[in-house]
Amino acid sequence: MNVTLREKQKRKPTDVRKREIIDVAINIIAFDGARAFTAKNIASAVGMTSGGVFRHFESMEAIVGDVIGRIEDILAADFPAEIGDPLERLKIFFLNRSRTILAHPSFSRLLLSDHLEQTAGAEAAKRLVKAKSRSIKFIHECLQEAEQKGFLGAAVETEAATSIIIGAIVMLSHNRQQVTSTTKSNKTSEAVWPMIAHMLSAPSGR
Amino acid sequence: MNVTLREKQKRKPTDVRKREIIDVAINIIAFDGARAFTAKNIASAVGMTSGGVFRHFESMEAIVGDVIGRIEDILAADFPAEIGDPLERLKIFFLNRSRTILAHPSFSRLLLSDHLEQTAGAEAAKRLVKAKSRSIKFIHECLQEAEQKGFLGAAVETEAATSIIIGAIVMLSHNRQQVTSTTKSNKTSEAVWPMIAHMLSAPSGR
Amino acid sequence: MNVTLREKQKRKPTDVRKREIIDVAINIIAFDGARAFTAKNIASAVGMTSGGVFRHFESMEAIVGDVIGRIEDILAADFPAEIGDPLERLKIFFLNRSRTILAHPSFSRLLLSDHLEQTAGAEAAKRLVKAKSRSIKFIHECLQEAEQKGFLGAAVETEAATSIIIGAIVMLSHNRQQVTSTTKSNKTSEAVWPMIAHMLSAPSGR
Amino acid sequence: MNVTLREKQKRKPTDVRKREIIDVAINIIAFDGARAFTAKNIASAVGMTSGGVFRHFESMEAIVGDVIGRIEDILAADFPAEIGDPLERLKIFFLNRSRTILAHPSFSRLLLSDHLEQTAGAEAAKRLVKAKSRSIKFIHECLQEAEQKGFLGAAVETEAATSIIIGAIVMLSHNRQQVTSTTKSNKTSEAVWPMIAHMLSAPSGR
DNA sequence: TATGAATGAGCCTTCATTCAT
DNA sequence: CATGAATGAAGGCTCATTCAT
Repeated sequence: MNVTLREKQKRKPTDVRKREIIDVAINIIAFDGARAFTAKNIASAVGMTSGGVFRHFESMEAIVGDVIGRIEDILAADFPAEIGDPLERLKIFFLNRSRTILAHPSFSRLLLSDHLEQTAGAEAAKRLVKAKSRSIKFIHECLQEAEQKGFLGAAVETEAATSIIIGAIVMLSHNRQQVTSTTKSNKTSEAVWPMIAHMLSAPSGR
Repeated sequence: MNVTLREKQKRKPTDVRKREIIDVAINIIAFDGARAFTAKNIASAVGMTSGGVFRHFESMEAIVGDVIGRIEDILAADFPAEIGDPLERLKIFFLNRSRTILAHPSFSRLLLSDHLEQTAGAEAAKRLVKAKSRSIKFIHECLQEAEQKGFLGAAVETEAATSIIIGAIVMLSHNRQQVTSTTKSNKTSEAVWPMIAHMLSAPSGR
Repeated sequence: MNVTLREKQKRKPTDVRKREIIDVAINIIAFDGARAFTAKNIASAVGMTSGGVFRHFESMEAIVGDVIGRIEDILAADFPAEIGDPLERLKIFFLNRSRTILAHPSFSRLLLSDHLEQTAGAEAAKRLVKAKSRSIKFIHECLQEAEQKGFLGAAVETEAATSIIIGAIVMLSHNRQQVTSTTKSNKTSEAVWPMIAHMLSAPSGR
Repeated sequence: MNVTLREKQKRKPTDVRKREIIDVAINIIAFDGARAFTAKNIASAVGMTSGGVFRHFESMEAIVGDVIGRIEDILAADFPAEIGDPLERLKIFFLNRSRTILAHPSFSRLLLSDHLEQTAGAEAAKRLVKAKSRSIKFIHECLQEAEQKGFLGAAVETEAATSIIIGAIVMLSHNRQQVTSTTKSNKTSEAVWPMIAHMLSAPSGR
C-alpha cells in the first residue's frame, strides 16, 4: 500500500490530462464561480503548473468548450427512448435527470448559473443554451401531449407546470446549505415526483 | 444655447451615487456575470471614471456588501404579518415573493448564482446565506404547521414540497430563453400558485 | 538649479507620455531590435511601470502604428516642392533625406530592418511599405525624367541607379561600427552627392 | 504499398540535422524576423518537435552562433586572391559578393538587420561584426590603394565611395517590394558595377 | 534520435486601488 | 466630487529548456 507519495512531475498522456482538467474545471466553475476559473487554479487542482494546461488546451475558452461538450453528452442520456404514455415518459425523464444531477452535483449549479454562458465563446454558449432548452422543450411537449389526451387536471397550465418541474429538478442539487440534513436529499428527491404527479393529475372531486 | 448641459459633468452627493452604483452593480452581476463586475464597468454605467467609484466605496467588496444589504431589505419585505392559516400565510408569501422577483428580475439570478457569495467578504456572505435560508425556513415552517393541522395531502412530504416551491419561485425569473413568449411570463406566474396549492391539498377535495 | 531629483511618480498628460513612448519605442526597435520591443522596456525607459503604458496606448501594436505614423510624417517632409530640373529635384531630396536620417539615426535602421513590418499590424505595415516605396518611386521618376531629357550618361540604368542612391542613403546611418571616425560622418555624407552626381552625368569622353 | 514512407519518422544523424536547422534558422531570421526565431518554428520547418532541436544544439544561442559561423564562411569566400590592380580586385570582390547575395537572398537582410547581433551571444556577435567590417575594410583599402596610384577621379572621397559601394551591395537583396519587376533584378545587379566604376573614374576618360 | 509532458520565466493586458490635480 | 495617471498584482498565453519515455 505504500506505493509512494511521489507526487512530483507526474507525466500523463494528454487524454488523461484533458479529462482531469475538464473535471476540475466543472467543479471550479460550479462551486467556486467563474472568477475562480483560472489556469492556475485548474493547474494546481490537477497537480501542474499553469503553463502546462496549455499543452492540452489551446485556451481557457477551449476548456469551457469541452466542459459544455461533456455536459451535452451527459444530459442527452437522460431522454428516454420512445414511450407511449406522455406522463410515463415524463416520469422516466424526471427520474433519470434527478439521478444524473445527484450523481453530478455540480451540474445543476452549472446549468443555472450562467457562469458557463459567460465564460464560453459564442459558439459553445449557443450549444449550451440549446442543450438546456432541449430539456425544457421535452417536458413541455410531454405535458402538451398529456393535455390533449385529457390526462391533466383542468387547472393545469402546461407552461407553468413545465416551470415547476424544472424548478424541482434544479433544486435537487442546491441543497447544500438547506434544511435537509446530509444525504437525506436522496430520499427527498424520491418524494418529489409523486407530488408532481399528483399536481398534474385531474382532481377527483373539487 | 447653454440650455443645461448638466447631464455630463454631474457631480452628485455620495448618497445618490451610492444608490446608483449599487443598482448598477446588481445588474452587472446578475446579467453579465461576476467577471464583468469591475470598477470600470460600474463606473461607465454610472457615468464616471473608475477612480471615482472609490470615493463612495472603500473597495469592490464593500459594494458587494451593500448589494447584499439591499437584497436583505427587499427580501425581508415579503414575509407577511401574522396570519393564522399557515397555507394562507404561505400563499401570501409566495405571491409577494413572486411579485418581488418579477419586479427585480436580476434578483433570482443573483440569489442562485453564488456570484455574490463568492465576491463578498466572509461576513457579507454569511448574511446573504442567512437571508436565503430564512425564506426556505419560512416555507418549511408553514408546511409543517399545515401538516400538523392536517391541511396537507397524505402524500405530501414537507421537505420535498419546500424544495418544489422554492424551485417554482426561482424559475420565475429564469424565463428568458424559454418556451414562454415575452410578457406571457406574467400570466404564467399567476398560474403557478393554484397548481402548487392543488399539489399540497388532500387528494379528495379539501 | 537644485530643482530636485524627485524622479518618482511623475504624472504627465497623455500627450506628453504618448510622445515619449513613441520616441523610446523608435529607439528600442531601431537599436535593440524587435525582441526588445516590450512594454517593460518601454516603460522603464520612460520611467513607468509596464502597466502604465496601456493607459496611453491600447496595445503594443497601437504603439507601432503611431511609430509608423511619425515616420510617415517625417519622411514626407523630405520631398521637395515642384522643381523643374529632375536632377536638381533629386539632389534636393537626397540632401533633405540625408539630413533627416542623420538627425534621426534610428530611422534608416528602422526602414531597412523589417523590424517594424513584422511588429506592426497588417494595416500599419502596409502604410510603412507605402511610405518606403514612395521614396523609391520618387527617385526613380526623377531619373527617368532626366533620362528622357538626355541628362544622364549613356551607361546609366535608371533602376540600378535608383538602387545605388537608396543604398547610399541607407548607409548614412549605418556608420557606427565602421571605418569612419566619430562625427566625420557628416562630412562623409556631404561628399556622397557629388560622387553620385558624377556617376549620373554624361561622361565627357568615352 | 509500403514504398518508403520514410519521409516522416525521419531520424537523421546530428550532422544532417544541424545543417537543416541552421539553414532554416537563417531563413526564419531573415524573412520572418527575430521574433519568429523560436524553437517551435525551427522544429516544424525541419519536421521535428521543438524538444528535438535541443538534442542538436544546446540552446537557441548556440544555433545563432553556428548561423554566424556559416555566414563567416560564405562571406570569406568572396575575397579574391591576390590581384595587382586595386580596382580590378575591388570589381572581382563586388561581383563575387553580388553573386553570393543573390544566391542567398536571406544574407544581406541578415547582415543589415542586427537581428543576429542581438540574438547572439557576445562572442558570436563580435565575430559577426568582424566579418562585416572585414568587407568594409577590404573595399576601403582597395580604394585607398587606387587613390594613391592615381586611379580615382579627383572628386572621389574613399570613405564616401566605400559607403556607396556597400549600400549598392546591400540593396541587391532588398529588391522585393521595389520598382524592379521579378527577375530583372539580376540584370539590374549587372548594371550596377559599370556605374560605380564610372563614378570612381577620373572625369575625363581613363 | 525523437516525442511529448512539464516547468518557470517572461510578455501583454486588465484590474483594484491610490493619489496628484 | 471627479478625472486621469500610475502602480502592482494577477491572468492568459508563449517560449526555452529539461527530461521521462
